[in-house]
Amino acid sequence: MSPTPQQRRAARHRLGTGQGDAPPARRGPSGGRKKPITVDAIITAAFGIVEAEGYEALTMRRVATALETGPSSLYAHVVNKEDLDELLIGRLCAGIELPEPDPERWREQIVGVCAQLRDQYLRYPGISRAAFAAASSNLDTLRVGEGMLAILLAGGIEPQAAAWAIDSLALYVNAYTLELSVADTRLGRTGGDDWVVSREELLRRFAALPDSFPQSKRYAAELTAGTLHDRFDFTLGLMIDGLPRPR
Amino acid sequence: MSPTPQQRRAARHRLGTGQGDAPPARRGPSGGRKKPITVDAIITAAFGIVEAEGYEALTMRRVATALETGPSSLYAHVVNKEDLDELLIGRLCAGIELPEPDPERWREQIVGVCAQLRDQYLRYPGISRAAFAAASSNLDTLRVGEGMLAILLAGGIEPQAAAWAIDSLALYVNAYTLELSVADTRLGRTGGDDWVVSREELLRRFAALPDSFPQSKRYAAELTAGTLHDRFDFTLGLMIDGLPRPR
DNA sequence: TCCTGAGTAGAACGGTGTTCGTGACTACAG
DNA sequence: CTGTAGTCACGAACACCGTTCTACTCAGGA
Repeated sequence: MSPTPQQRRAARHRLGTGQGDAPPARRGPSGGRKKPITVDAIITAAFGIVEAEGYEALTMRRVATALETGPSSLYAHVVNKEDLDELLIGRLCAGIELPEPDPERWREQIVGVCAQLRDQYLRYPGISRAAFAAASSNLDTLRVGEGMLAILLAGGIEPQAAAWAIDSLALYVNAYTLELSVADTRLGRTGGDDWVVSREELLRRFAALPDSFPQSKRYAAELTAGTLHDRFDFTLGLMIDGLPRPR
Repeated sequence: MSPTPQQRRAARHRLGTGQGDAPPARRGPSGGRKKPITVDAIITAAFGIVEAEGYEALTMRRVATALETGPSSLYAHVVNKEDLDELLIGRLCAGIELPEPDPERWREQIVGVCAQLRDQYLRYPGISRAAFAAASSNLDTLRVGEGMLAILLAGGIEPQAAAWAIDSLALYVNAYTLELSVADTRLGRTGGDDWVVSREELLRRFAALPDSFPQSKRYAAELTAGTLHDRFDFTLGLMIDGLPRPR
């Protein structure tokens, strides 16, 4: 009996086996008919949809039609939409490259991992919403946690501080990318350089603020400043440079 | 002609008038019939639902039945569900108390505001999801931004750093409360002290991890440590203590 | 040859946000 | 007092969502 999706998901959460579960014989590609549906095909199709149209457009029905089938067919391979979300961020985390910890370069290494996460999240806009729900349960997400922990420990950070820091860092990356994504989808999906005009518009709005907002009006330039990921780098620097190192 | 909800929302986003828009005569309470539906009544009912059953349960239909009417009746006062979300976090932010900036106590003041935000978000579990979408557009949210900015400036923080910092702080508070909320709803809503048993369960899971997770297994205690809001305080401290002060 | 059982779908259920058209009601002009 | 205009409330309906029930196909074992 090949495992039901429920069993597969339970196994994924058991956190015991490190990847067992040999692909169960896959009955027959059966020569003709159509392509058989696999979990991998579902995930790939889902990623395609999210990359093209954003996470909002990711519905069971859209995935099904992308696979030229009905919605119910997916439920033989996936427990839930929540389960699909988990699989998505699992595969996303699986693609993160974790460097060998180098005590001399721990700072740039940890920033590099965070930037990888950020770029992956932004590549699939809105998917951070799924990441919030699936965080810290999947094995693949734990792998990047392990990698980040190893980097900080190699850098001589106190274990307790390191443990809490990787949590905060991951949380911030999620939140940052989520905010960016919803801001993007908010004002139409005109990609490209329209964030510049958006900045001028922002400045105009700040200038039009009532007088009960003196600081915001005065420092409107600072509030709207920052190209691309300046804010991101700033906050990461704040969190990293403050970490206590007993040595 | 009394303003349509669309106009009202547009005015809310215009950021010009500082609260104008005198309550437009409110035709007649009309003595009898039933209670007339107002935007305020809608918001209050919505808060009640979220507080009792979480943000997931907040549907137009639920609000409507709470007001003893049909769903379509709400759309005379509210543009959207998105609009309702915005109104909710608007009122929530309006309830935040902003202290008079004191250069001697800027640190505890900024932490206090963040803690207020955190507690409000946690009081209405899941509402941070709405906050992510509505951030930085509403006038009430800008008010707390202004207050935080004033505190940091009074503390002698560089304007650019202060501007970016309030953004990061607000973002982190949102993310932290959102994660806590989804974690709560994840394992049934048994309130109270079941997070203790959850911690032992977590330790057991970490112990059962494969050997490719040496650091996570070794520092499982640190990873699962922290009572209540220790993690929150830790991260806030990281972000605040690292702020550059030219003086 | 039949039988079994996993994988595939079609149809349907209950739920969501939102819109349309109708009706009741109030306030005001004649 | 009557007619009219305009606002508001509401039932019904639409399109879509996640999910389940059920029948059906069809390769492999007996």
